[in-house]
Amino acid sequence: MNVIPAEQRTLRADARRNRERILASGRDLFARLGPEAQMDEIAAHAGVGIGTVYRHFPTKEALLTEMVRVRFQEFSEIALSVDDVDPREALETIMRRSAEAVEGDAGFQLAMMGSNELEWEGVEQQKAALAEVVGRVISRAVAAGAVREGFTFEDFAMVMCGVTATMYYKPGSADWRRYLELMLHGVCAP
Amino acid sequence: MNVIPAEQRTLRADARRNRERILASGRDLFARLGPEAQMDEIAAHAGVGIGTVYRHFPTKEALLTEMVRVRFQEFSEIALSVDDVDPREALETIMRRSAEAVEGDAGFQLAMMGSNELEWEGVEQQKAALAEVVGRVISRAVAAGAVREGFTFEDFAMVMCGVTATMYYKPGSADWRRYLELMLHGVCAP
DNA sequence: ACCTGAACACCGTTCAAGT
DNA sequence: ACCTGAACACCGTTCAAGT
Repeated sequence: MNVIPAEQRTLRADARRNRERILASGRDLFARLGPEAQMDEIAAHAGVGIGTVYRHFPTKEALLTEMVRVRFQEFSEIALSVDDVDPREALETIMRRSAEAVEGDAGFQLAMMGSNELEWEGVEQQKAALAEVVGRVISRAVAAGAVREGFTFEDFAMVMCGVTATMYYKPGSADWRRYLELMLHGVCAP
Repeated sequence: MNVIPAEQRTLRADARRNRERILASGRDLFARLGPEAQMDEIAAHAGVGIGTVYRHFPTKEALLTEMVRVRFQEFSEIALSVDDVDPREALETIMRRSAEAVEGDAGFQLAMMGSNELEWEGVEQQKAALAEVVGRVISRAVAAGAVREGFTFEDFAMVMCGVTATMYYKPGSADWRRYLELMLHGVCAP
């Protein structure tokens, strides 16, 4: 029933440490085991009781959601860092570097796939922030005639979602680069 | 331990009827409930005992696999039906009509997403058959200069996988058409 | 040869007791 | 204020008994 995001409260030092450990263990175990990763394992790996995991993250989905939220934050930082370069190149760089960031993060990929079950409320704010930064780059690119008329942030999100799906589909392969290449330049000959 | 695909054996009339009912119930319930659809519900909906479901499909994944296999068969038929028309148009038609076929089939989409868990052996043969028919169309399209050099069946599969992911992501929306449009003609301006 | 459903196993989640 | 882990609930799967 507590709706205040845990990371905004002031946590006792040990609680904050536990929270970080649980997140790190989650990333680690989801990457190694995929959806099979169990809550007890994550607790054990983090060196806490199962109850502590549930105190910080009320459901398994909530844990995944937080992992996604942190990545979205990272995407925004990536986008900000190229906000002033040539728009076409900026857009490509955002996509490529964001994709590279989550390349080994099967937890993120997993969460993105089963997105109906994800508690998106927690991510919405981060997504809105991302939309603003990326939206600016897209506008510039469209204005410069470098990206097709009518391309939107939602299209961008759809492309990135496809990249994520490709990564999940063939873990460890670089197929997603081919995928991004096709998305950027199209299947049909010029 | 029985490795003979169930559909190739001669089944007793009632068993065959049960098998079809279970498949139909699976399609129906996965479409309505997504991954939450339970094996008991599917059994009840099909009017059989839970043991009968497991006699025909040894795991939940096996049931989903068979649903996928049947769709792949359908894709091959679609591809065959346009084997002789203008290759560029043929390829677009295959993609569009295949996508439309699975638009409401959340079970198929679900199975495609969590594909590591899927028992792909059952589908491989159908996929190989599809590769042959679609590969022929792609070759003709590339030769005609209508599709970019180096485009392969695996690229085709990747695109279709992305379409499926988009459908699953936003059930009931037509976003996948936009997605396919981007894939065919690219994000970057010509 | 096939069907049935009670029983089992596994894993996400809760909650009473502890510091 | 936070932690712990035994106990519970749910659902995929099995198997002994039935036709």
